[in-house]
Amino acid sequence: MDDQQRMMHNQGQMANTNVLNQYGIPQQGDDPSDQRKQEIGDILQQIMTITDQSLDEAQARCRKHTLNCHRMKPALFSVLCEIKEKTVLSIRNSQEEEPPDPQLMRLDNMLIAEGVAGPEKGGGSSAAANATAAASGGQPDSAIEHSDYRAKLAQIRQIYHTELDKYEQDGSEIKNSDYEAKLAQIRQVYQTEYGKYEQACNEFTTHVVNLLREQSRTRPIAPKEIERMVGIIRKKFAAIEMQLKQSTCEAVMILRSRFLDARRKRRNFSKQATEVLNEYFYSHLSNPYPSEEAKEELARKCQITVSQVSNWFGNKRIRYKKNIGKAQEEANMYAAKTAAAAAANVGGGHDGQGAAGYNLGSSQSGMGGGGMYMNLNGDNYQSSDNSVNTLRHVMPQSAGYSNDSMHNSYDQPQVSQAHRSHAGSPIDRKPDDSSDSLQGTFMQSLDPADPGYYDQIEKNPKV
DNA sequence: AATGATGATTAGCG
DNA sequence: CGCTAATCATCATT
Repeated sequence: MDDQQRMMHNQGQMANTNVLNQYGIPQQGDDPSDQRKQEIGDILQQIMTITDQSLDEAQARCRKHTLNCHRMKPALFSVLCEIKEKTVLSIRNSQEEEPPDPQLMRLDNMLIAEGVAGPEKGGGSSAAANATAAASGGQPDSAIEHSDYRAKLAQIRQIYHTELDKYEQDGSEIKNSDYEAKLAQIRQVYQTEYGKYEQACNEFTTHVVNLLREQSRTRPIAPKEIERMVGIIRKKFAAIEMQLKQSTCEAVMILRSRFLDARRKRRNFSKQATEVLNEYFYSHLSNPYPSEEAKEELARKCQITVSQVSNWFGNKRIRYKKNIGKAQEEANMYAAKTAAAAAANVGGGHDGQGAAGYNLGSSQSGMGGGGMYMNLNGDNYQSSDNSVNTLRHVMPQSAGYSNDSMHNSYDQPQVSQAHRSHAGSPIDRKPDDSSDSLQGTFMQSLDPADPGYYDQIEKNPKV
């Protein structure tokens, strides 16, 4: 079997040499035309076997040399060049000057906008413009296969994904600096790869150009054809460039969306955390500015970050203050209602407890709207025993807090009283609060001396 | 879905 | 840098 195959193979090769015979062309005859045919047949045989011949370097050089020295060579060469020129030109005309790829342009724009490509503060410029510069001093023999580049791109993707995974591991806390670092990393990778890409492209081009120039001595290759070849190579490489840019864009987009997601997603703190924070806030109401250590402590207790604690206190302070006006309004409304109810149903006004509580707080604590707001707004806060205790600390004078008899009688006037009363009785004494001396700081804006204070009041025309 | 509560972000101040 | 005030985006409740 094996032998037979080989035989047949050999036969096939033989067939090449006898191809004419197979087509019934007589190999020999008296006819002069037969002789010509014989000659042609020989030539054809030579041509057909030429592909089977392997040339070693020396041989090739030798043949090239003899060819170059052939007397007919220049004439033949010019004719061939002419013919080729024509065909090349016709090809060229058909695919003239295509516009730059819009997709590539978009990618470029995005990369520049994201600061990945283009002029950059940190240097490492992406010598992109050099792409058009024809030959560089690269070594011609370091041709790089496209497949190599495919593999490299896969590698790049891998890197991105690893980075992004790492990024994701960071989980809840993603900082601006992280984002910038990652972006810088992407930029770095991109620019390195782009540099490599460019180098490879140039090297490959140079290699091909040199090869063609070399061959143009033995083969009819016009400069224009070389040019065209370069164009083709560029086009092929552009596909790779596109992939690189696309991957980079993708990576940036993912990074971006992750970052924004993390930034925007809001998670409520646990009830317990809110509890702890409120406790601290209300027990330091006179100076609700935790020190760095206190913040750390709170952060630990609440399982949140220090910056979250800071955010929380910032929000709390501002909202606490802000709500005083509203709280008053609401409390007054409520008070009015309660008063009406009380008037209608003397002695049975237990429903009005809430409102009564606010008013008591505001009028008796000497904290103006502050105390009032606390009761009104400290919803979750009120639910805890600790909080109530704290509250008492804040408003020690609300001994009447649970005194129903008082608010019924004071409901109406208390609103105005509240304003007056605290002017006379400078804010509470907190028995266990060492920070009372710092009173002014936070609550100052509630002081009648503060214009802001009156602003708040004025927002409440119903009194 | 409309609304309020709430954590995060931002500009601007000292 | 830490703070306030305004604002955004989402959660939670109705």
